[in-house]
Amino acid sequence: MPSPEKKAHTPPESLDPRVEALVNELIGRVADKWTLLVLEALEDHGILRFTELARLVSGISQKMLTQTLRQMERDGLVHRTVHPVIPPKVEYRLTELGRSLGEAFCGVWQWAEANLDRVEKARTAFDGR
Amino acid sequence: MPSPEKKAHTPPESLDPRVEALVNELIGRVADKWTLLVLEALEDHGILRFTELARLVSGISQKMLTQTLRQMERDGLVHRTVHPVIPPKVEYRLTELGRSLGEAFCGVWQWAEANLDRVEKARTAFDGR
DNA sequence: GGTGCCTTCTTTCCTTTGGAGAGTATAGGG
DNA sequence: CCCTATACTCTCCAAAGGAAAGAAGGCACC
Repeated sequence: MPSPEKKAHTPPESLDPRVEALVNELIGRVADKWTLLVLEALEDHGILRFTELARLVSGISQKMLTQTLRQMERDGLVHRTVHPVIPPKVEYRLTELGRSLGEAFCGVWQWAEANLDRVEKARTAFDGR
Repeated sequence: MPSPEKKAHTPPESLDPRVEALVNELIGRVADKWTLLVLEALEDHGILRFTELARLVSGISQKMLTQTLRQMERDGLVHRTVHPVIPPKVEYRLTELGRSLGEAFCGVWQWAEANLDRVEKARTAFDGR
């Protein structure tokens, strides 16, 4: 890891290798399968409890859901509200930052919907060789 | 992969669950750390050879680079050109589909650049509790 | 002829990550 | 007194991923 020095402002192209490395690290963390699916679920439903999330994000294990939510909370993407009652009740919702990330990913979901058949055809053609 | 769930229910406000499942699967495959970084490298540099990609995508192992490129080629995102010379020369470039995916991810990169400091501040605040 | 080189994978071995399922704490209901 | 419901937490095992050596095969050098 390079030491985080402060340096001059860089144009939007961002040729600064340190910024690029940080962006790559952030991309690597945010472009996680489970993070995306949790983000999608919270975007669609607003406020969700732990078990509701576990049901919506089909295939996720409890361990990964906990871990993903902790990470997203640490990154400031989700807000966690604990109601001190028995049985425990915890609610998750996106922060403003999380919602903005969801909007940024909007184009990717649209791409996936629009190009599903093209990807499937490419796979069939590739496998048939 | 777990067995695909069948639901006869068709909510009017959302898509066909089969389409949604396929989109989720595609998202899960495309939203891979290495896929994104390879996509970024090819977007920025156009045509790249194997070793050039390995150098640009810092941290990737040869196995993962090969695997990621095969997968992207299978999905129709990358075109692979083999020049039958010695020593071997293989060039990789994005297909039109790959470029369109890169454009779809453009918003995510902009988000990452724009919100780097916000994420870092959120992490510091979270860790300092 | 033999040796080593060059490049793009491929294979082997080992560490890390992720999944399945049981365990934990707590209070109210039966 | 035990069962249930909830949000984790822990343990064990399988799968994914990283490091490094090997394969292939014409070519230059000795």
